[in-house]
Amino acid sequence: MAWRLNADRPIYLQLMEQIELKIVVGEYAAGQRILSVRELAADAGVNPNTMQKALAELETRGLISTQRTNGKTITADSEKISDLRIQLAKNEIVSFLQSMQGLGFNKEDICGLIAKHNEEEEK
Amino acid sequence: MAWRLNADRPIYLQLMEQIELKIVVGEYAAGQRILSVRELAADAGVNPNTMQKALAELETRGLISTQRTNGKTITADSEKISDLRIQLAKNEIVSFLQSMQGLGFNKEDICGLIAKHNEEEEK
DNA sequence: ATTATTGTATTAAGCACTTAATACAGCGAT
DNA sequence: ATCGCTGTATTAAGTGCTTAATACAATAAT
Repeated sequence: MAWRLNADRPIYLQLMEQIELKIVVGEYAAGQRILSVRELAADAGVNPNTMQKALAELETRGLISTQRTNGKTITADSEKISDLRIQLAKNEIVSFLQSMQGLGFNKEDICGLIAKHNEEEEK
Repeated sequence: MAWRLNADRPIYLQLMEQIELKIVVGEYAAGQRILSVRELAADAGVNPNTMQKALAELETRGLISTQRTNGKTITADSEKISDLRIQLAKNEIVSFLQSMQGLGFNKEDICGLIAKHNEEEEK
């Protein structure tokens, strides 16, 4: 998955989200060692300090652990990771439904709109 | 609709989004005069300059017009407003589907997840 | 032992956003 | 004519994010 960074929001937040995503979809597997801060920063095209900030935040959430001079690894707790995936999906659903209802669409109509969208996409 | 402002993103962007929402759901009706910049700013709890920036951006998008010394009004083009509502909904759908697929869910499963979420919400 | 790589910390600079405090020009109401 | 409200512009200050350039301590590899 390529890095997609946008100037609208703090970059370290976007890095956090996308690293989380790489973890929950298995691009970064449980227990796996990740690239160094400097390498990740170069890969994402950001300053090492910015990447460091994102990784430090993820460490406080228990998703990453650090071996002081030997790199960082993804948590080995795979249940924590699958729980996170479910939680992220729930957040997406709740947020989406709120937005659609805020736009004046009924809860019952929303799946129909998605189906219609998928059909139009087929063409 | 109350103002919901968050420190994570620029406030003027959030103001723009929420004013857009008030327009498309009719809280600010087509052709209607809105409160003064200062009043809106006080209502939202932000600096008048910040509200002014949001309103100026919306004016460049044609949603608001200004009578130099007599306030601002919502565009009278109600078709433009309904088009905007549809467009915003489409954006929500596309973004939601992308996020869910990014989390590893199949397009076919998503409506089921929403239905399941609605059921659990009933209780 | 030396070297390279690791995470981490510090300092300085630039930038955008936000707030605050003013100020000004134009128009309506009085 | 005067007063008040309108949008708009300006200046200054503070804050957080980002980058850049270093520096240091600890460990793995040689």
